[in-house]
Amino acid sequence: MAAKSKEEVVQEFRMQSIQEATMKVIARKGMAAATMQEIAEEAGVAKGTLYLYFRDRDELVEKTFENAMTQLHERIDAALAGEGTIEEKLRQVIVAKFKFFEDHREFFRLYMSLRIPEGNPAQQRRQKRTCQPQYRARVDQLVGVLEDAMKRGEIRELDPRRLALLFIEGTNAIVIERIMEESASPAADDVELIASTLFDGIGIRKSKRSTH
Amino acid sequence: MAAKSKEEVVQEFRMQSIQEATMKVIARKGMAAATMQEIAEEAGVAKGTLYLYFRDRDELVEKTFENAMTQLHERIDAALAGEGTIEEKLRQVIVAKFKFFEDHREFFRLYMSLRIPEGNPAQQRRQKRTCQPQYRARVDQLVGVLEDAMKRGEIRELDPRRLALLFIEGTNAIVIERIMEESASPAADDVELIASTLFDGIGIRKSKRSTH
DNA sequence: TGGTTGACTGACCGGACGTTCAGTAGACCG
DNA sequence: CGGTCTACTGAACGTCCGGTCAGTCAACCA
Repeated sequence: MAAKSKEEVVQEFRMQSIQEATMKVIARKGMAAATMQEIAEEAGVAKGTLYLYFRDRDELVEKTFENAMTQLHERIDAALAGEGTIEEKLRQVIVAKFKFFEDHREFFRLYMSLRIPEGNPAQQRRQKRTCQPQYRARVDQLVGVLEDAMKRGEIRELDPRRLALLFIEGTNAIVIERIMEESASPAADDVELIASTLFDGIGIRKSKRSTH
Repeated sequence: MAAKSKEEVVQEFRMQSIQEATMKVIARKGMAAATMQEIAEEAGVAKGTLYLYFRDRDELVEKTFENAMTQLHERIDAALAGEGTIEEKLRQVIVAKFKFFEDHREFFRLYMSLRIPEGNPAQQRRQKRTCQPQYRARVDQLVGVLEDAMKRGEIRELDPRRLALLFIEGTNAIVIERIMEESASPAADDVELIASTLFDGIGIRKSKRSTH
């Protein structure tokens, strides 16, 4: 029952290799200039074949996005699920993001492109339905974690949504920079920079935060 | 000599109203779906007229972007030029950004779209030549200011480029949120949130930063 | 081995959009 | 007022690209 027929295995393999090709082409050309023709060539199949596996371009992009996103979310969930302090958790989230985008450099272009709705109204509706909720859900998850930490007195009381956005986008900015630089600078340094800035600030002060 | 002929005034007026239309349409439909037809309609002229003032679509978008960007940069320059502490300066930068995007909500869509190169290779080259340098220059400017502050002992020694990106993108994230929310929440609160997070951190600590 | 199936192909179609340019109409001049 | 000039118009053109579908061929079966 769990066993897959040969056809299913082949199908799944094709789907995945098409999605990989999609990511590569979008990474290379950008969302707008990634054509079905080029994706097909990258995947080593004919254009028509793409339509055997995906209804249309939108579905191909959407599924590719969701697939990759799920992997990122699993890592972030794992980072947040633990029992440590909020600082430890957030550090692990940063590490998870760094790792993920190191393994999936191509995905970043897609990730950024889909954040702002584009294309014709129909595409925008579809995008709103699938990509934005994913992002929103991510923000909400972090909002929950932050509210929790505030209740427990781990961090100051601040608008948790704003704080979540600050953290997410600040981290993304560093991720972009890391992707752009060819030489991978040590992730630990960047994690330290983000976390220490977030928790201690950049100001010079007389005494350290209590280590509780 | 400085006086403008009637024709020049009319020309400039047309150019500006076309650029305003461009921003509105991009704000409404997004970069990719903003067509020359719709921009022309928005501006109340025929499609062909657009080509009397701009060589092609790329130039129209590029000039529109540069024009708006210059205004933002003037405000930021003013904020950074003063004599205050680094914290005061950065607070003013945040205020300047908030104000600017409040007055130019439409511009934000364009601003975000152009950050990631899109379109065919030729378009990407053009975009790289014009938009990316503007962004880089902004980052570099902030890097300089931060290095200065570090030398003067105003803030901790950290990678100034990462810090600049953290600040810029973190602030942008809040700007987006503010634009999305219809009800303009008090800017002062958000300025305070960003600045206090950046300088003091969100951690609970025993004593306050020295107020020098 | 002849027949059947269906995954795959790629030439083709239709529509969208950027760009062009012959035509128009209104302002200006002599 | 007739003539000229030119800013402006919008139909037409060419290109590009997503999507289709008749045809191909390798695998499998009887």
